[in-house]
Amino acid sequence: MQFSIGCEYAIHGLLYLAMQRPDEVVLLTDVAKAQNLPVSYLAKVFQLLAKAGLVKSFRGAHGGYMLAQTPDQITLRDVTQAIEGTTPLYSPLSSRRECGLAADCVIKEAFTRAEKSLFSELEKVTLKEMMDQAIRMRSRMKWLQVPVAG
Amino acid sequence: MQFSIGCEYAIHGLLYLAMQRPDEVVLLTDVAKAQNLPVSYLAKVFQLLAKAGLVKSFRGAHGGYMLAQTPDQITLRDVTQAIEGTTPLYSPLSSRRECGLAADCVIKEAFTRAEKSLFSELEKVTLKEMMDQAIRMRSRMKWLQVPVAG
DNA sequence: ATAATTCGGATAGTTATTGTCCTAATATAA
DNA sequence: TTATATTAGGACAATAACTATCCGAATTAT
Repeated sequence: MQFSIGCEYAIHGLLYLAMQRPDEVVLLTDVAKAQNLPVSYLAKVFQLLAKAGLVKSFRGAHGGYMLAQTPDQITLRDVTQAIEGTTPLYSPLSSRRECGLAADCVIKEAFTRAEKSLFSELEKVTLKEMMDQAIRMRSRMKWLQVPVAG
Repeated sequence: MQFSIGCEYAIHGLLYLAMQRPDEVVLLTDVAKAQNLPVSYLAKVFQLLAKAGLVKSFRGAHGGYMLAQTPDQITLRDVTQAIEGTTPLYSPLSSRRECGLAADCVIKEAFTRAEKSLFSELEKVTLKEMMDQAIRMRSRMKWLQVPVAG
């Protein structure tokens, strides 16, 4: 039970966007190069982020991506949900197997509470906070040594 | 990001054990039959539960399984951890990919908090509570209509 | 001894994740 | 209008993880 590596790519990519000038449009290849991510898979990740409304995409020449919201509006929950979708942590009623307990299954209720608690923590963390913390420890972070406009 | 079906098998199996007379040793095949689970996979699940100290196993004739702790001592967290192990929800430092942020990675810290919150909720739910609730709604539950000794 | 059972390893089947590639759609610029 | 740059989306391949099965070894009761 782990968040997929796509989530990591997404967070790193979004952090990169957040470090740019606001309204600066960045090429996918630049994001991938700066963060050392496989560009073809990152493309899929960014499509999900765009669908979820976290980034704006621009096609054609001079196209690319920028944040669709300010960094303090984007939470870790938004990101994980954009990438992983909304499947519950525990879903005995899904296609996987018929649950004899029907809808009011006590087990499911317990997991639902746990899941809410998890998401509520992820909701507390914004891209801005992560970026600020990252800048503070920048000297230790090779991958964030990119030009940041002021 | 979902708990594996092995967790579901484990919970159902443990609930079945919890419904027996205390100290009653039950055959794996009986558990599987009663809960309609694939016995060969359930065997693996129960091996994990035994290693985690949630059930006691007895080999040989008249062997089988019983709970190693009272139902109010076994939490949902114990079960999921026994089956899924202790891999963190987010592990950029693992084998998957070198994380440029090193150990103090801010992202990882955020996920660690979230994970703790998740586990803390799962810890609140015991086998006994689930069993009691299940008994209350027993009429709706085909699979729990098994003899319970008093 | 024999029968009953779990243990552990090997392995196969299935599904999910990760990654690549190609074409279509779109936008800019000459 | 044409050429070029770029994302969108579908198809597909590779890899990894999960699920399931089987078999022989170890263990225990009779």
